[in-house]
Amino acid sequence: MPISEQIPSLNREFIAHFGEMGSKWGINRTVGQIYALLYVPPQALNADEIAEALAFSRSNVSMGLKELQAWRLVRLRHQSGDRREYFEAPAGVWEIFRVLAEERRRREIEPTLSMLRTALLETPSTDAERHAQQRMREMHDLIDRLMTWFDDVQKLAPETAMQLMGMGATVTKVLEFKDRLTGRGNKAPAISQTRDSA
Amino acid sequence: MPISEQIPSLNREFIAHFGEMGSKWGINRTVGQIYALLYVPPQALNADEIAEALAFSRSNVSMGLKELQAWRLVRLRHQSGDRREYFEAPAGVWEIFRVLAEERRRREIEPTLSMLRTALLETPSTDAERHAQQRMREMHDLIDRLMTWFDDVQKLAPETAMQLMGMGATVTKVLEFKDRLTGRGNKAPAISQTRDSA
DNA sequence: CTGATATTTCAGTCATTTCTGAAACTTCGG
DNA sequence: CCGAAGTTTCAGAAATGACTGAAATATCAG
Repeated sequence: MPISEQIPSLNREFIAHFGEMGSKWGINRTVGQIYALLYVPPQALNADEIAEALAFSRSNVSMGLKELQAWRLVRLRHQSGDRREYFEAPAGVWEIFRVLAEERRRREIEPTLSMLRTALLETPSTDAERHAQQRMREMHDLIDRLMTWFDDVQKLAPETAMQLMGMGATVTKVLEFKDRLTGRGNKAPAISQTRDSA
Repeated sequence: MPISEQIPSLNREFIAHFGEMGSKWGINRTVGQIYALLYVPPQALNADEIAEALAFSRSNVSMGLKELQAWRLVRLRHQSGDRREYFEAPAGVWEIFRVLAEERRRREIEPTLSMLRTALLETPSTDAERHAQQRMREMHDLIDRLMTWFDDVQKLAPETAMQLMGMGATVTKVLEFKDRLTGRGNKAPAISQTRDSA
């Protein structure tokens, strides 16, 4: 039985959506649909099954899988007694989120951060340049902070992270409490100063 | 004096980078460069100045600005005694981050969340469908949690939010403490050490 | 209202990206 | 080493997206 006939309409909707969103997500339609196809079912699929199910050329599927592997969103798995390669999407949604965030960071953020660092090494000669550098420093520092913070969260176990999320605004209360204890008002425009001496 | 001659090489680098990253960020090159041009300097620029500085056609600039306004990343400002429209990028980086995250959420996440919600309303008839729905529910729940959490953080004042970031892993300690109090066991693999005490 | 200035729209051109089929390559049992 | 099964590469076709100039529209001083 062709695999395409096994796909419930529920999944078709899901797959179509991922295709349409693809461009907004920075991946292409094909890649989005392949991922959606792999995400749902428990078993791994081989490239031919994917090509058939989505009516893509075999080569297109090959490229798509390669990209998904580069994003670490699909995993290669060999089935005993079968020479073909089977692909599956890791099951844990937190893990998926973590990987996705990591990759996006590497591709979309690090280059900018590094460009900014380079720009900040220049010695400004005019007022305009001094101002420009200040603006760039503000951008750099925010991104850097966000990344450092994200590193921390990323290291947490899924359950802990979820719990942290669940606390939501509660954390604010802790902050307020701490402020009252230590007497440090939070009037400091934290952004303009460096975080640590390292 | 043409504005293009006023642009320091420092900024040229910055602008070029935003152009190159544009595609990865889901905006186009032109839009990226216009934003970069506006981000740095303290004064607002008008459309002709932008067109001249970046050597784009006037109409292209018009479209780019329209898109940046749709993203709420530039603000329109009228200069007294001048009929032309001047544009500037808001200065506060936390505010920029907030707006960016909000817009991305609206465009890239909400549609998916809503598709998932619809899928979860269906009544599954086969085992495969039941499993599919379970997978979709996992995805939905994670995204939903992340969004709720982000809402909470978003409401914080910039300084408070930055402070929260600065705490980084320290928050984990709070969690552990809470667990001990409430007796809910959780073997959080604690981060080796907190970064700072602020 | 009129003309001068400023901005937007849009149809067509140009550039980039995606997708395909054919060929090249790889792997492995015999 | 051979050949069959599987996978990847690649040049060009098809589709999509970006950019331009010209024309249309809007705004405002006089």
